Amino acid sequence: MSNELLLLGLLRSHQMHGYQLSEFLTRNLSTCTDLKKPTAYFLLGKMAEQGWIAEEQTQEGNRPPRRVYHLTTLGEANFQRLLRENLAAFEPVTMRGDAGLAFLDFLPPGEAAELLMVRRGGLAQALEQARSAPHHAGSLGLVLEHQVLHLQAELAWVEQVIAGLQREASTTQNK
Amino acid sequence: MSNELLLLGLLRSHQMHGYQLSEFLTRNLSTCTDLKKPTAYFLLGKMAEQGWIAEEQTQEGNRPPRRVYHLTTLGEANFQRLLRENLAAFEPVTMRGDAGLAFLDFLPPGEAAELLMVRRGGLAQALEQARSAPHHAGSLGLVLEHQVLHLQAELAWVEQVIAGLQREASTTQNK
DNA sequence: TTTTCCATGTAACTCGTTACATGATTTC
DNA sequence: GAAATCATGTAACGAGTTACATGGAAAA
Repeated sequence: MSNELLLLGLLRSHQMHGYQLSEFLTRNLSTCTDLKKPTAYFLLGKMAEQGWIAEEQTQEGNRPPRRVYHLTTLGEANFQRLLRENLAAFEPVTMRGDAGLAFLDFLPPGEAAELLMVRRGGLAQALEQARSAPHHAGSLGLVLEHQVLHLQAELAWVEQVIAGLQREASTTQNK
Repeated sequence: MSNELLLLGLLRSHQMHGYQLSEFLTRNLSTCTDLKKPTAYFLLGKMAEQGWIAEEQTQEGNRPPRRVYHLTTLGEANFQRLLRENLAAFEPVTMRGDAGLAFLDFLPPGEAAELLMVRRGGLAQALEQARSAPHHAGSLGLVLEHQVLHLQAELAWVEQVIAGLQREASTTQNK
């Protein structure tokens, strides 16, 4: 449902076509969703069928015609509902990356530390990217802020775990 | 793949049957995965077919026979591979809850604050639960520690957003 | 005695992905 | 002239869920 919410929310401000919506989501809201183009087209088709959004075909030159969507009254009502549902609910996040962490002590601490340093690299890069992302005004900016905060915390955490492993590795001398 | 890793990792310490594995995962590792019983059975069957694990049937009285699984050499090799892959990779987390945050300013600040206070309730409860969970030794404990840290950060973040909204609501006098 | 727990599994379904197909336009 | 971008979509597949079915044992 959060994918529908995102599409409706974006369409509420500016009418757009599928390609635009999909681009915008992967560019600026990849932290909330990772829906791909075919999924976006599918959802738009479904919501159009349900009467939540309406399309208007436009064409430029010989290019493929664009289906530009805008919210209907029904769509607006559903947007309001989905927004309230989403805000009130606490959706626990699933950390697939913690699966490995659970078995960290099956590896010699030195090697575990090295592997986590690779992870730290990816994490640092993601943080860098989030920090240098264009600032959006209003609540879109809030999402980015949240992401930066979260990545900072994650980075600090991984580094702490690495430090602990390195201490362990040096005391047991079996690096 | 992280589900396979979890199952293999647990089987590596103690041989278990599907029901046990599924229970353990939802009880103690719900933060890394939310796989359900049918999925667990399915994955176990698949891994058995691939020769990663082997089963031994046991029976107690008239109860349904248990399929108790243990790692094979091939399974051990794959566990090692999956563990290293998981530790080295940074898997970004998807925050479906941020979808609503992106459109926070479409709502009057007072109402937005109230909705988020409901969310805060669920969050606080989850934190409480994580804090009072039984302490597991070793790296299983690490996962729990991570979860507590994460939930604390989330709680602080939501409270900060709520505070901002309340300030806004009181200055614009349209609560 | 009714509910909960133990223990397994199947079938239908949902959501979303990847890969594929098309074709014009812009950029290098 | 080749590659990337714009713009749409279909088809096949995959992972995981929900609902259903079974039946004994333990607890309330």
